[in-house]
Amino acid sequence: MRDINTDLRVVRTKESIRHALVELINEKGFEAITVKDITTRAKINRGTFYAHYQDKFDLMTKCEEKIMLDMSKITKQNFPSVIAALETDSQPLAPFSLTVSLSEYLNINSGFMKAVLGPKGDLSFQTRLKEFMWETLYGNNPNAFIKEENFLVPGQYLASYMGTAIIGVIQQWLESGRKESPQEMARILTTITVNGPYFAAGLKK
Amino acid sequence: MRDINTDLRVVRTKESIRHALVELINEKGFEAITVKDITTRAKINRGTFYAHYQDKFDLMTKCEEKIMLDMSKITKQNFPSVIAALETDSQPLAPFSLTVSLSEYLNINSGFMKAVLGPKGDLSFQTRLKEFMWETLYGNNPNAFIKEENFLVPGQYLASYMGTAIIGVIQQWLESGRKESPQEMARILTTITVNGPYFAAGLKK
DNA sequence: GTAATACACAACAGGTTGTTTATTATTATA
DNA sequence: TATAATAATAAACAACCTGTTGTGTATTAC
Repeated sequence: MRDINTDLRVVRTKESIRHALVELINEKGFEAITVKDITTRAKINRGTFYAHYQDKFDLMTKCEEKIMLDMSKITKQNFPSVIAALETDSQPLAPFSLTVSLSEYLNINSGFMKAVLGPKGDLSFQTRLKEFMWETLYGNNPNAFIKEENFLVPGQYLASYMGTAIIGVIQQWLESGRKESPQEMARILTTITVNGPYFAAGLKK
Repeated sequence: MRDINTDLRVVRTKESIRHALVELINEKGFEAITVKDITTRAKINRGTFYAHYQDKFDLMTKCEEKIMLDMSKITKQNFPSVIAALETDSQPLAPFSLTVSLSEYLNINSGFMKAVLGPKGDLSFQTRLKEFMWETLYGNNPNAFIKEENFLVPGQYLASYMGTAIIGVIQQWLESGRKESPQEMARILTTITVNGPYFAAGLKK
């Protein structure tokens, strides 16, 4: 019995496929990429690609699933502190340590993240990530944004607002070359989302 | 001398092409659409398509340019009040009337807008629209978000935050069937972006 | 060392692309 | 309304990409 996932040939092949994918997305956008592009760049036979993935969408999905799984794991690692934050809740916000951890993860995987979140990236992934962000950072908190009747604004719009806004800030960070540290990004995300743009602009004390 | 833009055959053909495009984006997403799909759906010859557009990207770009041009016109129509708001400025915000006008425009063109802004839509358009939104609603105001030194958060992140957040709320509105009136959406957009999510959630007075 | 198997190579039919041709149908205009 | 202009059609074309398959070779795990 042999394990596909540890065979050095498979590992090497998949690595060069993923590497080629990221390069090509940054160059010409996911849409314009052909399987032939990928295999040429990865220096593998086209048939080999189809031995591992159904098509370029399958490849993309599997790469994205890995990212989402990693981020879920990070969230679960922070779960004790999330629970603590919820029970003593006054702030409808995920613990700062979680935001830092996620920022650090994005920083490490910035190659792929920049590609898929950039203007030539994958829209469906952004939609999924948006939902994940909302769920992770705000959705679990029963004391926060769930009391629909109190809302000045329908809850669905608040959720969309928060989700897309966070993605927007992350996109900008990745696009502009990650000049801020993950810790600083976590602070920016917290400041801007919790207090609103007026406060973040220094116009309100 | 005959005018291409008024020849009924041309008008009819282009209309059915655009109509087919919107339908197909909603069904299978822009990426999966072929020129053959479009021409079959529009019930025209494939050669006719290429007489008007280079490819599906060219078609998409021209449809999008029309939208952006319309929105620019609406903004310019509101320009007197924008100027007035800037000169007596205390709020880094476009006049409410402009937000209402833009919401109304989105409502009228909701077929196309829902398609291109939806999860199967066009990412590059969203990027451009985001920039347009920021420029239109906030970017022109010299008294607002431009004084970089005052920022608790770097200005570029504030801009990204506002731009993507607005798009996010609009997306949610289109996706969930436009239950709110354009006027109500304008109010929601104003409340949520100016005062921040805490206030909008009724958690801060 | 040896068996397992991932990979390369090559060929295949089927589909899309973008272009071009001759022909037909529709339109604008005098 | 007659007629000249021209948009749309049908059909064919090479070029390309797709997804699959079969054979032989090279690499790997055990």
